[in-house]
Order: sequence, then structure tokens, then C-alpha cells
Amino acid sequence: MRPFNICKVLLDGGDAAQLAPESRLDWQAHKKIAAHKIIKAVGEQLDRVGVICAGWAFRLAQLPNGRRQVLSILVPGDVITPTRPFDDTVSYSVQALTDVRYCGYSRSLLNARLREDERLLIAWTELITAERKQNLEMLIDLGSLSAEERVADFLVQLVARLARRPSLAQEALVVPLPQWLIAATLGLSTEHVSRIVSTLRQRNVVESGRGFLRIVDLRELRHVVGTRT
Amino acid sequence: MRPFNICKVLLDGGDAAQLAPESRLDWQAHKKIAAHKIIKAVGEQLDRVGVICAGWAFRLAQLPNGRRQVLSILVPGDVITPTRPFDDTVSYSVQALTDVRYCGYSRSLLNARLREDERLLIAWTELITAERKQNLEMLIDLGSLSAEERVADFLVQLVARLARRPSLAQEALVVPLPQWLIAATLGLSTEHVSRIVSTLRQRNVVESGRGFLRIVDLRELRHVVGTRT
DNA sequence: CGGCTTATTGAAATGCTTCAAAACCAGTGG
DNA sequence: CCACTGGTTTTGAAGCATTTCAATAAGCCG
Repeated sequence: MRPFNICKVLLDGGDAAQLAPESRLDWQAHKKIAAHKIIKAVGEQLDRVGVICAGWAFRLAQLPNGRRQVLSILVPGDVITPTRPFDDTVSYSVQALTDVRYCGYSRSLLNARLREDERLLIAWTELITAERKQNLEMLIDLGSLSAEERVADFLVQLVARLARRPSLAQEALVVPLPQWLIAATLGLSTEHVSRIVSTLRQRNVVESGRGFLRIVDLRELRHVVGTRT
Repeated sequence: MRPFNICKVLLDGGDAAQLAPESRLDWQAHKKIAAHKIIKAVGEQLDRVGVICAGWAFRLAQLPNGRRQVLSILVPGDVITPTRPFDDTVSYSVQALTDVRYCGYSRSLLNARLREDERLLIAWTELITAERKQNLEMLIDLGSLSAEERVADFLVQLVARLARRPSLAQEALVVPLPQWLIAATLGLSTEHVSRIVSTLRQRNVVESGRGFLRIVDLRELRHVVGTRT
């Protein structure tokens, strides 16, 4: 597996298949991280901007009271710390969900290129805008939707994101998410998520198993969201 | 009231008092908008980047089912569309809460300056990062906190933001928010917000009246958040 | 004043959580 | 290869936080 080139990722909307690294960005050989390990811890200093080449990860906020809120799910092609070409500290930890391979590019070189190349700067801006939009959609979900609608919308959004990555198209409808992760993302209890997934399974909308979930009837899933949305 | 200069806003962390416009940014005389009017509608094209000079506003998502989710509160010095120096369409409407004065700067000239001046680009990046952080904090609130904790944390965060603006310091503890707005921000019903505000008032933590709320005991408010956070 | 938006309060309904217990599955070491 | 272990999923029942419904009161604007 070759690394994602961050410039291509930026310019081609985050897919760009697997291209050779561009020497000027001072590419760093990809690192491998085992499932459940922490990729970036809170407060860590970053001199590199990482892109996920393979595997899934998630961004997590640990609250003092022990609760955990998942802030976003990261899939191959995603930039691990998108707001960080200039800023160099991590606010929320990023953890591997499955085994993950990612590679890093020099922050300072990337900065320089962003200023040289307007197209690149625009692309990077769009990357951030997209992330922001995801966050806002999530906010709307948590603020205005019922538990079932949240689960449905979450899956619909996730599938939409994956569909934008041609290289992931084949497996796009199987997501490697355990239910506790979905619960922590949507602000629900794992038990309730289990109940919701059960009913969806009975209606043949999804299949599920230990640690994964397969979308069978995307149209119906959209309909669940649309029902009250 | 003189307009906020967007460069100063960026470089000086969003305050910078009221400075004369910088001709190179093609400053536009500030516009006045009455309370409750829409400043920017969804889908509108923007050739200018706006900064609020006076008054409060909010960013709103209108759901098909009629529910409304407030995405952020905007105070004087805030950039109305922070991700839009490059992108030119509006995803969520922005409405005036009180009477608002704002002024616009040419998007294209700002773009050019961002590329010329590294300090400015960094400052702009930080602006976006701050916005993003606000969104994520909100996500954590909605996902993990009880209703009372949400209200308390919301106020604490808001006061913290205002405190960073020296020019607003005097009035920093009176926020012109009707309860329905707080409810729509935190994903609660207005009735429940009313109940929560009532108990806070009985405990002498806040005072409240039609359309405003005064923070009396910030320390206690923080304690409410800290209790379970 | 009259009308409209905002705030308050109560009682009933509900959606979700919590607690508890069991089944299940994947990996580990004997 | 099997039994053990730890994490995940499932299911049930009770409890609670928040919503909904309904009705009233209270400021504010023309």
C-alpha cells in the first residue's frame, strides 16, 4: 500500500488513489498502528501533517467525569489533523479503530506550498470547510433528532463520505464500527443503540455483527431520517 | 461606531477596538440590520466577508420538519462567514438577534492579502480553528451533558468569549438572549430551559428578564458544569 | 388598548438511561 | 483443542430526565 500524497488528497478531493510521495513535502514512511492504540494524544506536538492510508480511526474527547464523546470518524484519505498545517498542538486524541497505516508530511514544507500555490490553498480550505460542515451536521443531529433518526442519519452521512472515495467503493456499505462507538458518537447509551440496530435489522435495513454493520437498504435508511426530518 | 477592520480583527485576536478601514481591502460602509432580520440567507452569494461591528446575531439551520437548530452565536468582532474568504456560498442563514451593524471587505482582496502576508494567513487560520473548537465543544455538550450542565456550560463559554473582547468588557455579564434561543442552541424545549433558568435564579446564580440574562455568580455556574463534568 | 412574542407552571406522557443478567464471540494460554 | 477471559451485544424491567400539552401571566410595539 502506497501512501496518500497530501497534495493530491487536497487537490483531488481526498481520494487520488495511492500516489508516490512528493519529495518536496519531505514525506515520511508510513507508520503502522494497531487497532485501539492512540495515534495522537492530547497536547502532543506535531511537526507533521498525517493522512490515513488504510484503516479507520476516530477523534475522541475524554471528559473529566469519565464519559467519552467521539467527535469524528476518520477513514482512509482523511487528514488526521486538518486544522494543523499552521497550528502544532493536538486538542483531541485520535485513536485507531482498526489497524491503521498513515504517513506524515512536513508541516513547514506544506505551509510554504500553501502560500506558493493558490489552488492548493483553496483545496486545503475546502478540506477544512468540509470538516466543519460535518461537525455542524452532527450538531444538528444531536440537537434536533431522535435516537433512531440519529443512527440512520449517521450511517447515511458516513456512506456518502465513503462514496466520494472511489478507492473504497467496493466495501463502502460495510462499516467496521462497534456499537459502543456509535453510541459515543451520537450521545446515546450502548443498550439503546443495540435496540435500535435490532429493529433496523428486523426490518432488513441493516445487517450487523460483532464490531461491524452492513447497510442493506440505504433508501429505507434515508427514509427513516426523512420521516421526521 | 467605526467598523472593525478585518485584518486587525485577525491579527489582534478579534478585538482591536474600532479602527479605520484599510483602503486596500476595499472596505464597504457598514450596513445596519434590524433585530430578527436575516443578514445572510442560505444559498446567497458572497463577494464580501462581513464582520459584526455592533449587536448580536446567530447562525441557524432550518430543518425540513420545522425544527430549528442554532449553530452559533455571533458577537461584535466575529466574522460572519469565517470559512468564506475562498468559498462564496452560504450554507446556513445568519440572523440578527439585536439590531446589528456590520461591514464587509472584498473577498478577492482579502484572499490576495492572505497569500502575501503569512502572519495574516496564520491569524485567519486561528480564527477558523477557534470556530471549529467552539463547534466541537458544543458537540461535547449536546452529546454528554445534562440539560442544566448544558445551560451552565453554554453561559460559561459565552462569557469567556466576551471576556476576550476588551471593548465588550463592561457589559460582558449581560447576554441579550431570549430563552427560546438558548433552547434552540442546546437542543432543549423552551419550557425546560425556563425551569432551569428559574432554579438558577432562585439560587442567585443568574438574573433574568424578557430577552436577557445576567450572570451573577460565574463561579457557581462553573461549579454546576464541574459537578458532573 | 389590543395583539404578539416571551416566560412560567403543572400534570401527563414518553424516550432514553440505568441497572442487571445472560448469551455470544474472539483471542489467549494451558 | 479446550477452557478461560474480557469485551461486545442482547433483553428486560424500573427509574428518570425531558418533552409535550395546556393554560396563564407578563412584558413590548404599534
